Amino acid sequence: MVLDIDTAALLLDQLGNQTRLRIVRLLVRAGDTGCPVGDLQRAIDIPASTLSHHLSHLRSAGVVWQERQGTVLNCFIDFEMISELVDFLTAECCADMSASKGRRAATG
Amino acid sequence: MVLDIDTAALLLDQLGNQTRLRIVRLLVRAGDTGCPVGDLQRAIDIPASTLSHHLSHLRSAGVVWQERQGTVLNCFIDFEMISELVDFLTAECCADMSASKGRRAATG
DNA sequence: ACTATATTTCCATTATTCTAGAAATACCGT
DNA sequence: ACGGTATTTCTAGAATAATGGAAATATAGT
Repeated sequence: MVLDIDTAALLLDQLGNQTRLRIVRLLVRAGDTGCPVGDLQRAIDIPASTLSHHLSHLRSAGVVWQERQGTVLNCFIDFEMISELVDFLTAECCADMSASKGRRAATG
Repeated sequence: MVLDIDTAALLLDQLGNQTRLRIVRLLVRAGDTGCPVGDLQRAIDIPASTLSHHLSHLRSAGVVWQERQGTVLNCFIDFEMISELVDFLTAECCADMSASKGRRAATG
């Protein structure tokens, strides 16, 4: 499945913020283990409320989900979502290309 | 080459706007032929000045470049840039993964 | 119930981005 | 030089996003 353009724009917009992209990177590296909000906060060093807002954006964009584990809220990346964004960009970049224009058929 | 995180954030931010993403899509489809600003304007149906601002953003993000052809300004996508963004996202998503965690090694 | 830790929600402020009319600039043909 | 089309820059208002302190909520242990 490839995202429609508006969903892609929303996702790109959410990722297009230094703080949020850092969060995402940390979560990607945390993998299936996930990462507690508090750890993110210490790693990124921003106020809890600010972080919470960013996480909420990422959650509503569907790229992050959370699971409470006792007193701690564990955060996870939705790899599928990132992958779909890659698919969108790839489709935009290469699909029409190879058919009609022929530039950049293979990655240089 | 893979973008550094701040450059990636900048690029994602620029693409994360419905209007700009539409511009990008049109330019991708235009390929090496390019597309005049005026054609973009008619296709997207927004005021010229607004379009010009968006183009200027895309230009400074390095994803669009222009070439005057007589009275018309022709716009082109820098496919390399899109490709590098894809590489960034892929690296973020999969590189560390396959090594340490093992989820999503292959695209589902 | 009380305390401690974790996180969010509420709220207000500041900062950034979007939008677009009007004026300016660029190029071409005559 | 002038007139026409193409596009940008100037300018400013409106909309949206980011930020963070304080209060509220959630969970766990005692």
